[in-house]
Amino acid sequence: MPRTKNFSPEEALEKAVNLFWEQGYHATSMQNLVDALGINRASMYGTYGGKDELFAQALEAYQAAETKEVSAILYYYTDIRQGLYVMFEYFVDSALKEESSNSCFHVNTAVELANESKAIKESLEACRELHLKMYRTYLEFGKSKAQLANHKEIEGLAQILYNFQCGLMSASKLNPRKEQLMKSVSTLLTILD
Amino acid sequence: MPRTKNFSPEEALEKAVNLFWEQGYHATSMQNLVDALGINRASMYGTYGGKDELFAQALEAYQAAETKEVSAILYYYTDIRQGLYVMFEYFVDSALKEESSNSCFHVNTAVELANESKAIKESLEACRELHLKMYRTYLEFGKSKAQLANHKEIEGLAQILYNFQCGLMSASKLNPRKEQLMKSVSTLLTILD
DNA sequence: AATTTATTGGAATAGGCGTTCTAATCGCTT
DNA sequence: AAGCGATTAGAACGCCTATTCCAATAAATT
Repeated sequence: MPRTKNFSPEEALEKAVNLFWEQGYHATSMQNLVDALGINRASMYGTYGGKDELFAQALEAYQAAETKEVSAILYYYTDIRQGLYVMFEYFVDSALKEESSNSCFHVNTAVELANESKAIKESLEACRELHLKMYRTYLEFGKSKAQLANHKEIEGLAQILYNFQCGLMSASKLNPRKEQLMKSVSTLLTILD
Repeated sequence: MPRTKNFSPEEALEKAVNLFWEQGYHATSMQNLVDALGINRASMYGTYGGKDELFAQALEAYQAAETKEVSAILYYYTDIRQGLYVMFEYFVDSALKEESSNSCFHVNTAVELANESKAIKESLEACRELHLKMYRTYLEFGKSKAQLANHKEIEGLAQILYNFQCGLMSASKLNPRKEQLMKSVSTLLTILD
């Protein structure tokens, strides 16, 4: 009976992800979103709820996709140095899609909203935990394959990988040059030696 | 002849620094600033100009103070590992002044505004260059004192110090625990070995 | 083809924003 | 002591915000 939507909620959400990613929460108005998503204002409220709900869904979608991608990369490479290098390269490429860096939506949001919204903070924390878990598992795997000296502490290394990932993303805002960023990745990975 | 100000422009600016640092540019309204600085609205416009100018001055003041502090720390310690450790500890303490982390005003602003305001971006870039220069000089000093192997590349290490500093600050938003953050500092500094 | 019902476009609403303006206040100099 | 002039308090301005509402539209079932 009812009329059908003439837009894809998933595609529209992806556009919302890109806009929030580029501009942040506060700098993005509902009018911006109406223009960017190409759908009606009422359709937006009807499909996603208000601005907060839309943002939360956008963040969740981004984090899910990013985590999946990282996981796929790490599982693909059996050499952990290579795997981590390609993972960081993926982060860098993802940040530098445009000529100026958009950094990473997760990091941007942590900086902008972690102290402002409890709900958002929890979503970010869950994503961080997932990343740390992946890193721990991957490092453990590397240790079992004798790619990591036995005296190296997994936990400390996992933490540093996450911290460095955040650093790479935020620093890329002022230094959007892939070669330089990747060079610091190479240098960082010597902590595994 | 004229009536004198009955507030200290420097003290008021410091309050503006703290508010912008805590909340960011977009989330801070002029009304918030009027309340926080404890001075009249017209006095604010008269002394600092509009919101943009006030923010720019706040950022400049913060960056100048921070750079000075870091410089003092590095000059004080003749052992570069010790100097860098204390510097990172200063960053962490500065981020964790409240129970939840405010990160670093410089990093926060890079993430929030680098793509939005050319003037702000230039101020951030100048600060970044200054930090890189300090790191290069300090590492060079360490090399001259045989605290750093000759084959180590100064430039790559300097870049990684800045990138990691940004990472430490943004990651502290979701992990405001000093011991954990400092542990990853210790691990990072093994890249000097 | 008629009916139903969610979607759609766009106006309307209430409130907050940054900024400006108008008086009234008050400190310094002469 | 007189008066000049910047500082002050707070109202006022126009714009933009997020959200809601109201017809009008259009797709799927009967």
